[in-house]
Amino acid sequence: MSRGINKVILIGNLGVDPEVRALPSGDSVANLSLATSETWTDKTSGESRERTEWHRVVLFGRLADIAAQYLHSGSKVYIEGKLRTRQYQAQDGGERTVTEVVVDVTGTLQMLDSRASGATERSGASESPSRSSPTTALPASRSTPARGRGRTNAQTKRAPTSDFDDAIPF
Amino acid sequence: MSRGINKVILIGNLGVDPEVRALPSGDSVANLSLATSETWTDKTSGESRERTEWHRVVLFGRLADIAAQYLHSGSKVYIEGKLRTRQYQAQDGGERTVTEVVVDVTGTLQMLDSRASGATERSGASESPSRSSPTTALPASRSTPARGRGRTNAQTKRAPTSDFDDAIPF
Amino acid sequence: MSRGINKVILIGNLGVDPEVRALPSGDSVANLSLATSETWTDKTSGESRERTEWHRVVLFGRLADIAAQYLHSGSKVYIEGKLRTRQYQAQDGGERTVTEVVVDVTGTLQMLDSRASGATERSGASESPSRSSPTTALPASRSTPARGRGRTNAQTKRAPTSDFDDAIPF
Amino acid sequence: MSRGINKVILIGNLGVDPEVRALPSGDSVANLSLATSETWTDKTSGESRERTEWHRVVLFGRLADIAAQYLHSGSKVYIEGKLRTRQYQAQDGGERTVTEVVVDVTGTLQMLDSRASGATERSGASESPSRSSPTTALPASRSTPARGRGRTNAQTKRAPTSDFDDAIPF
DNA sequence: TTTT
DNA sequence: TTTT
Repeated sequence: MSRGINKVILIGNLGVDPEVRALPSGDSVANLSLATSETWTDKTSGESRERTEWHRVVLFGRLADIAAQYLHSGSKVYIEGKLRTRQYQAQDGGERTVTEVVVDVTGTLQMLDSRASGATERSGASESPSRSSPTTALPASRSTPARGRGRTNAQTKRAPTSDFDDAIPF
Repeated sequence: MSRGINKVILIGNLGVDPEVRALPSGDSVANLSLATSETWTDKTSGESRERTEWHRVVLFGRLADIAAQYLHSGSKVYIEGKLRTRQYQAQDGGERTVTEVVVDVTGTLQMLDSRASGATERSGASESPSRSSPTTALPASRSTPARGRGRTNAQTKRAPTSDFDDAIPF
Repeated sequence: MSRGINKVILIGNLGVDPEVRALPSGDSVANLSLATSETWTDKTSGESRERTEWHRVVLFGRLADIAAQYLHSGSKVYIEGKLRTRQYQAQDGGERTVTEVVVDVTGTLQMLDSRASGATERSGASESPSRSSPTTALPASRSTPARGRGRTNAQTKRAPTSDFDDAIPF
Repeated sequence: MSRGINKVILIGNLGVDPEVRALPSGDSVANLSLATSETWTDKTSGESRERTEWHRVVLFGRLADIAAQYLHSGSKVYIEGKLRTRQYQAQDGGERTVTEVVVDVTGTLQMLDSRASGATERSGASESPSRSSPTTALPASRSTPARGRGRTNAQTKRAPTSDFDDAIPF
């Protein structure tokens, strides 16, 4: 139950590969850096302008696993989640605030790229009764990205995440 | 035109009266602090839990004027806007980052309280051809809040906004 | 899983009390008739115009029970669901088509009226582990509407639904 | 201004080429048939099931022109519009009802396919000050579809629309 | 009628 | 840092 509605809908492209790590519980968490951009014509100068907005997106559980496997820098995705602002300790000892788009069991992730295009996943989807029973949509292997684009560091995607808990959130 | 979708939908209550100020151009800007909350039952302890999320909402132009006039602490509103993260100078000289929900000409504000309930405004609505021609939905006077609740500081709502540009964004 | 996004978001008022019936399985189904309206100024005549749109909303399971208990003609609600168009047999023997907004386990219902205001329910909410274990948010009794407004026919709300399967869908 | 919220968000693929016609005013109207689908596993049989939903989408003005030029059967699009149910005269003389997703000045169309991917258009976008001043995003020629896929009837896409007003709406 |  |  909730009081109020807190909903974010994004369509954009990843600026980097997903950063994925495992929680102590064994569940996965994935962080995405997602770009949306606007272009407009400046009223006075008549020049074309563009502004790119970068969104921090956090995926949990099954969606984090899907992100780890199928998403990479450049991937276009549809995201439905909610806003969460939290405090964290900065390296200078001070407290900082960051706002993220959290995609949990109530959210949605859909890949919009060519081939993979169109597969929406909901964390709480009934067709995935247990985490120990991966569906065809979520094969166990993480080592084969959906669209390689010549990337050779697929395996290292999860390696450097040990420093993901550091003070700087991204 | 834009590349991607950047959309936020909120329903929540204001935690304080809107903070409204005038831009050099004469246009108004209003800042809202909007709460949404979730309650859930902790899986392990079985206890009821609640988390309140506070959202910074920024309204421009006509919507800022409407906020100034009709909204106050406790007001329930529907908001449709977009995420914008920007940097600002903190008082300690360092740079800070804040994420806001911006409601501009493409967004929506709707008051959901009893009497005022249901009036949606879009900044770019065609029935408001010019700022100098207020509609009946936007009477010129700012001094009478829609639901007084005994508030006597209606006029002061715009007064203390001179320091709104300060380093601390809220 | 799904291919594509099919999402409807409505805020409006019920035009009549919910029509609720039980499925053979024992689950409830509730039908709402929900109004949204637009007003605009005619460009040529300058006259003020209004158009009211009536939406057929179908709720299942726990949300249907909540509708039965708490909603009535005039209630303001937030609805998140999906479009479904289906065929049915008209009384003249011909086939007709109707489009509804279906609010199932992936959807949301939130009451926006004064007192009850703000309670959002998701059908698949984890705090409601089983249908046989009603939560405090969903007391078993259906006889006490949240806001009586002097209504005395609370019990009859489910009575006349026997003809709900008829050819005319509303 | 409006009372209530009436919003539809769709991501899906066109089942046929857009049907485009000109209004007496000279403005364009485009009709899309858009598919979204869900797949799930039947709880009892364990079988995989799929249901495809077909949406009638109506675009006006500039968005209709864009649809005429750039969209075709198979195109994937993001749509933001509103529900409108209207009556029309059937060929048997009876009255029928149809529900459509109307994308007008307040709505959004974004093409999600490979190359064209990501270009969102809002009907009322300020960068298009007049219909007589087509932007680069909307070149005057209608004869060259963005992605030909060997289609040879590009020119005929607008030809057969003379019967678009017929009793059967699609 | 689309898509996977 | 993405995309066009």
